[in-house]
Amino acid sequence: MSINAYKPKEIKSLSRIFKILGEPNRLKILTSLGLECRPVSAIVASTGLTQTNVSFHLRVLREAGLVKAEKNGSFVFYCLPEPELRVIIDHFQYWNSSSTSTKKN
Amino acid sequence: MSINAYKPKEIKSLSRIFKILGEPNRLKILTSLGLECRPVSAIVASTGLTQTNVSFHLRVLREAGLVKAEKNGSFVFYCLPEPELRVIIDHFQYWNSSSTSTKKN
DNA sequence: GGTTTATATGCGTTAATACTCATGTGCGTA
DNA sequence: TACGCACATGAGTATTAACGCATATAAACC
Repeated sequence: MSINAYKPKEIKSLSRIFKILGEPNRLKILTSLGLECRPVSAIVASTGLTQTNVSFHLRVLREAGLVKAEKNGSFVFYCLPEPELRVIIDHFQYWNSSSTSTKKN
Repeated sequence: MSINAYKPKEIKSLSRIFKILGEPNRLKILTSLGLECRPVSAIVASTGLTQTNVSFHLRVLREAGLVKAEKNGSFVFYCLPEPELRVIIDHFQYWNSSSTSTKKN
């Protein structure tokens, strides 16, 4: 395994994504989504957050390209652009759940 | 691919890790480490951050179990506890670098 | 055209946190 | 014991960002 240093741009870009995922409600919203797009009201219902708050976070996710928005009449449907992100997050979660039990000092 | 919802505890625990990695200097410090432990002064030198700042971030990383500290005389050596975390971060970065070119609005 | 529904946004407040400066602690060495 | 080096930490400050409220926009329906 090679440990090669990250370039400043990579650090900046990658940390921006981690910061976005680091907000619990945002992660909740994102992980509640699949590839099938759902209207905001459904996200509000399933997360229990206020509409304002969901809209606020969806904007952040959208502007980062982490979710995709599709207008349909007066509805706006949100979903993951591609499954990859969710797969990686799942990997992270798997690592997290197994490493916490092996935690050292 | 199955999209199963995350439990509140998983969201909390996972977002905490993402938040930690979401700080650019912290990510910089973490990705500058390998499995071979290095003293704080070396981290300070390679990152260009102040000693106080590095210590501040190392504490956060250490308390989260993301880095391991080994005392040796008046030195404290820091390194990754296991290579897994770095591998996952690398996956993330790979996804990030390839998805930005394919970015949809 | 007016009303309801779905979502977005501007503003003000509050809480979290990254940072610096100064100082503390602990180990090694003269 | 006294001094120097490596690192940690407490206090204070400033920036950021999440949240709620009120309101705006925009589409659907009467």
